[in-house]
Amino acid sequence: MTSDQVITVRGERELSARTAHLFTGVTSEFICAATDMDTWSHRDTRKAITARMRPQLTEGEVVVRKLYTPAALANEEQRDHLLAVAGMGARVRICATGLPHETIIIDRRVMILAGTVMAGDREFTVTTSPTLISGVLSLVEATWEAATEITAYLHRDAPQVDAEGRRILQALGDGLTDEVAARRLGLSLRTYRRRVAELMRLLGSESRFQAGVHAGEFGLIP
Amino acid sequence: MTSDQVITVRGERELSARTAHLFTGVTSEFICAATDMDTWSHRDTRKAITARMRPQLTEGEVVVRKLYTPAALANEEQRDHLLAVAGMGARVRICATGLPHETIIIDRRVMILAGTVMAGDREFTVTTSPTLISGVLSLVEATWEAATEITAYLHRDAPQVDAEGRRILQALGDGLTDEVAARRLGLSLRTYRRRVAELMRLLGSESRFQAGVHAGEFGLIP
DNA sequence: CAACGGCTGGCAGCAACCTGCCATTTGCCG
DNA sequence: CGGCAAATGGCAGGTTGCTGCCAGCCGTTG
Repeated sequence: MTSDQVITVRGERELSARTAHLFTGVTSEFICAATDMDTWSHRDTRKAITARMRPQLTEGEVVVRKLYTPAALANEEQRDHLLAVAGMGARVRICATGLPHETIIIDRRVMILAGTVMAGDREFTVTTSPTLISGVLSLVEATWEAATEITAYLHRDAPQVDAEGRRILQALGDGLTDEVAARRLGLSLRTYRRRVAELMRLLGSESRFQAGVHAGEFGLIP
Repeated sequence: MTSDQVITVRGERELSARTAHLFTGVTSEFICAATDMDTWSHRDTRKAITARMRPQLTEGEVVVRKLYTPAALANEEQRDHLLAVAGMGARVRICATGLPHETIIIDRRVMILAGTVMAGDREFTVTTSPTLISGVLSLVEATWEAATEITAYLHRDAPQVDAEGRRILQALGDGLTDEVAARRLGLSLRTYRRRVAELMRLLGSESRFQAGVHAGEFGLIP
């Protein structure tokens, strides 16, 4: 039995001071998973790091993987930054489910984990324990696999479907005929079919089967 | 800045010896994520732990969550064990993507992470660092959200679809009309529709829309 | 009020889909 | 070879889905 150290720091400032050298010293891999980019709220810091890593990134020396939740895309500035980073060769994915706390793994040798907020400051842990890192890494990998590429995520601009639209999709998903569905929803057959045609146009589908696939992909079928 | 300890042990035996008291002392929550149950390969140990936790589990005092990959279901004994545990009130989910290393979190106070194999023995880390635990916990939560309940996972006995069936589903997913699809696949219209009817019966669908949803759910649409 | 636009629902006609029936073909086995 | 079962494909008649057209209703606007 051996024991290893986990260093806990409080607040971004201290973290920044103690780990800056790690970020500039990346040699092969940089993995980052977080809900959004509030941690590195200082845009200038982000820019500086990005600029420093740029040459290695474009030449493929360093593999950069970033995993965020949709929250990171809500802020336009963050979204543009992510797209820019992706354009430079980093792999960026969006994880729709769950929201990992901030996790950073550098060269599979150092790991930084964000924890809870205490007395106004967030706590972070820094560790180099290989066992710990490989364990967390596999969890990150699992989440990574379930996430979707940012380009694909943005490409599928999920069509806006109102409550009635969702009821209609549900009726379709239940396998009801138009006549039954229309009656159940209190619509005339004509109007119901008009709605279905609109939904199909919205979903970009050319057949009902395809519409079913698309509706499922967009998570519109409960 | 503070520092916390991470204890590393080698091999299941040492782990077992040092952490047995933790398993018996669970008071509120027990989370376990792993690829399969090879770690606790000693069936007797498993049984003993299960038996000891049973009263608390059935009375809802302790929340037990278990997260595995489909590999755990391949072995019949393991599958039965999981179903039995689920029947006792534990929540068991299967994570199709990725394969987390073994992770155990007890009462959100102690965490055990499995690492790499070294000299024939697996390494495990044991820690009580709250920051570390909450960080890993959020990762587990994310994977948990993406996973499916074991009952649902087993219930959906994915229908067997051969290569031609998948080509037909693809044609349907591409929005082709029956006539075009049949010609493209070298089938008569009649036979093509026969195939579609078979597939719909196989998928348990009553309309083409519903069939599209189901096919998507089963991952039959590439 | 009148004119307008948007939404609705009925009708009709067409296109697509579904299926029972039967003749034919294919593959297999004795 | 003959016989059998399964699969195929054509046909016919049915249902369901799709949409253009038009008449009616309602709220807005001038």
